[in-house]
Amino acid sequence: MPKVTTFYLHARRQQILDAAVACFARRGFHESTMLDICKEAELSPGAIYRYFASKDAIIEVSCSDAQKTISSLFDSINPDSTAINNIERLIDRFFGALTESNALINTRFAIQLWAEALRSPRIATIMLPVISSFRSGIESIVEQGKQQRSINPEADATGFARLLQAAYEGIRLQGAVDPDVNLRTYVSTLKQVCRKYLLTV
Amino acid sequence: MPKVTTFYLHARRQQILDAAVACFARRGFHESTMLDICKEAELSPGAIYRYFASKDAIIEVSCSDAQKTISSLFDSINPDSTAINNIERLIDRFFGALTESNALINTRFAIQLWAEALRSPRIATIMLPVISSFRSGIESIVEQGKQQRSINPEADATGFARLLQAAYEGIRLQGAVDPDVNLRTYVSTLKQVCRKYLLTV
DNA sequence: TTCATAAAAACGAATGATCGTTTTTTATTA
DNA sequence: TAATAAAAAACGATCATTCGTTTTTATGAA
Repeated sequence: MPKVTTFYLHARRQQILDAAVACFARRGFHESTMLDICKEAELSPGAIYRYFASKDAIIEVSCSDAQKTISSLFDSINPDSTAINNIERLIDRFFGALTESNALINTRFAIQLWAEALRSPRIATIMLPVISSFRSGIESIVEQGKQQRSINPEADATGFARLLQAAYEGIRLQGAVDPDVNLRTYVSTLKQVCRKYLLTV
Repeated sequence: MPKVTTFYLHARRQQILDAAVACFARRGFHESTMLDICKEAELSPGAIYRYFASKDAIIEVSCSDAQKTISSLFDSINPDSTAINNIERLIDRFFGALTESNALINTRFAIQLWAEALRSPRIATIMLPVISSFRSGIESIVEQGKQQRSINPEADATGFARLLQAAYEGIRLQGAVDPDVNLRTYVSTLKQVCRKYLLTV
């Protein structure tokens, strides 16, 4: 197929990435072979190497894409709303993402990424800024709330941000390890915990 | 060395396991080679295969050992104490384990295990019971506290248990990803969050 | 106490399989 | 028909594991 549209090329590239993510989520990066990805993508090795220089390149790009998805969770916050509203909106987004159709693949993939970040500086470099900004995003919501007197002045913004992030990551882990559990059940408890900590009595 | 003491044999076996955990924590299971483990343990391949049938066997045993360590966190709880005291004791143990000398190796190893559990049913089988009992351990502390009227009757024991576990796992993750952060800073915030949720005003 | 011996522990080169990648060939369509 | 996308066989490197050999030492006879 010569002289194909750029749309065609883009679609094929995405097809490879989707297949790779499915394989990586299922078996991890280094237990998924290029042949696994080929079968999943219904393409040959030669074809895949026209779109990506190496397996590592596929891993890197799929990692970048996943980080973009996480960053987009913060699109929902509204600077004109109250802090507690924004926190709850964020929690709704968290759990919304966990109940999408491809949530299980995404969370399993995310866990493989955590492990990979520990041994690959390149992957760590992609992930660390997103992890940082996730935390500072929560932190600034709380700080803003304190300035607007809607949040308990004694609340520890940094500690709360770290704990909420930890909870989010831990909940993702639990959802991946035990896919049968209905994580939505815990939305209201998490919101309650946040309200009790952030709001004055 | 013929007819060596069982103590000698046990020490050698442990030496291999320690070396393996160090390698796995550093590079993951499938990027660590048997030769890596050999170098770390200062033994030859032939020697290691006298103690373990395969690389997978080493992974399984090291996983089991790590689960025992996690289970032991609950040794500190005292059924005669108040629920909130037991929760705080547990939190102290969590963070105590995170500041031990080999904490970084252990948390990095734990994250590799999470990833491995997603693709290996054998590893999942070892880990799932511990994950479950961790959660039910917290749950029964809260339930007991509710019966003794020291915990808010409206508190959701299951949801709280799941969130506290998520927080613990998320904090471990953050400690592994960013070893420079002093996790102890967040002990008091986590305790505060738990108190505010569990205690009546 | 000394030393020869046998049993076992460790070594390390060799093996066979697997996997990422390359290269050659075939197919497709502007 | 020329350009290029895809296929598929082949290559070279790596890795888990094996196996023949060497080293070590507990033991018991002298």
